[in-house]
Amino acid sequence: MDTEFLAKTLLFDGSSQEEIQGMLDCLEVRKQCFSRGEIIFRAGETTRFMGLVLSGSVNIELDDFWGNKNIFGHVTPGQIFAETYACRPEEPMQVNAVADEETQVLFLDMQRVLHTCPAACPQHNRLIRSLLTAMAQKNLNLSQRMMHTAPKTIRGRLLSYLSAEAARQGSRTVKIPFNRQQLADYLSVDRSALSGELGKMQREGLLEYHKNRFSLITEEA
Amino acid sequence: MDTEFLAKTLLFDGSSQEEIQGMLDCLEVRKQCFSRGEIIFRAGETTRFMGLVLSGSVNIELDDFWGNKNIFGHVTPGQIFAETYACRPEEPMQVNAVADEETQVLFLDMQRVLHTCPAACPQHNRLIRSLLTAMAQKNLNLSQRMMHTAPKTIRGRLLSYLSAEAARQGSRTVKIPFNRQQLADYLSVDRSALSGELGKMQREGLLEYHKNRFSLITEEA
DNA sequence: GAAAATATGTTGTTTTAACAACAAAAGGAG
DNA sequence: CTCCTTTTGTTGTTAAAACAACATATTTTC
Repeated sequence: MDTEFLAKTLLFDGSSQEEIQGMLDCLEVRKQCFSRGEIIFRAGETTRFMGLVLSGSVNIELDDFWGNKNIFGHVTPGQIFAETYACRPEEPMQVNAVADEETQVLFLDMQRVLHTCPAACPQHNRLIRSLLTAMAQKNLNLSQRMMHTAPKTIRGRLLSYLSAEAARQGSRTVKIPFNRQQLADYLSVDRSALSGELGKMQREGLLEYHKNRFSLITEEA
Repeated sequence: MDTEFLAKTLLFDGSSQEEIQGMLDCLEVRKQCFSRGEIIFRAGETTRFMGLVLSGSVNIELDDFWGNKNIFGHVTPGQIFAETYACRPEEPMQVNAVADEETQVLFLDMQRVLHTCPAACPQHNRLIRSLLTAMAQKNLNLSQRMMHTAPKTIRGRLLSYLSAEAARQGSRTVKIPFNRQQLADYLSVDRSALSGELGKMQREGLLEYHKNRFSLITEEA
């Protein structure tokens, strides 16, 4: 069941398909489908389970008292989510996990991940180490977003985000995984103000864009 | 060497002092002192080491292009820092770790933490699990700060932060670990504007404060 | 305890983003 | 293709924060 796909994920990297199948049995995983907009985990709940996206994608969202929606992350196939809360099953979740499209999720019980056959199977230790790496990466992503929301102006945030993306994708031209509203949420700004600032920056020759494709313009002498 | 203190930290929780001493030898830790303002890790560098604060405290700071300083975290004795980067030693650090006062730090080589005697010593697995829990907690802290910087107004951010602190400390009256500038940095706002808003809120009877001690006022019928 | 350094509060001005309401464009379904 | 839905862009108004410059208070140092 999905072992071929799982073997390519960071979490199970380095394990053979047989080993993975063995672990899946031992971990008693369960698979579930969600349609666009369906809530996978709801703020306020607690959970022992972490999710692994098999297909589709998941948004991590925060809704505040006043109904403003804030996107904290976008989880794509092979990536995990809610592992933080699964590690601290007494902490109520502060965010919602919502299917962004038709999505298949594999749920893993963190108690089993951490405590079953600790010495017996060597893959188990590898799994835990992968989890650690994944959490480190997630940490970096959170920090990154914080960096991008640190500037006080919309322009500053856009430049911070887009130049980081350009560096990461190794090109002046980047395709971003957000539409305008989502980008506004990610940067914690108003959508229409974001649109306005983008237009202004284009007129000033700082960048060009079409849909979700952006080109940063570097001034030549 | 410090085993009594370490036995009380989250990282070494559940291990006896003898076991800890054994691990310290096996991990080849090193101890170092820093004075207030000294940079422990500098943005742009990479590291295999994580830090554990033995005494004093450490601020995690981001300086942007324009010299604005942004405090991402405050690390107190028993807590660890830079473990994220130590887990991903190829990633250049995006932040500085700076001693906030006279500070003693224990450095642990993450390579050794993760890869030495994986099956041999049982404490090792416990250590890794503690690390995982610690990283989960850190993740929550990052998310928390994001929550507090999500509101668009200074007042909203203050209320978000202070009421969360009140809930955490279980009291209407909270003592916060920041001075005004640090609080402003944590909430990503201008210090003088923060001062102004605090004064206004006090005049409106929402809260009272003196120095870094704040009392939230709940309206009675 | 005086002097210097640091931290906090105050005020007025300028810049900027939020907000609201609408127009235009793009995308999908029948 | 046409209607309907969703997304994106535009404009003007209002509210708020940044910024700068300074006054006051508190802490540290000698």
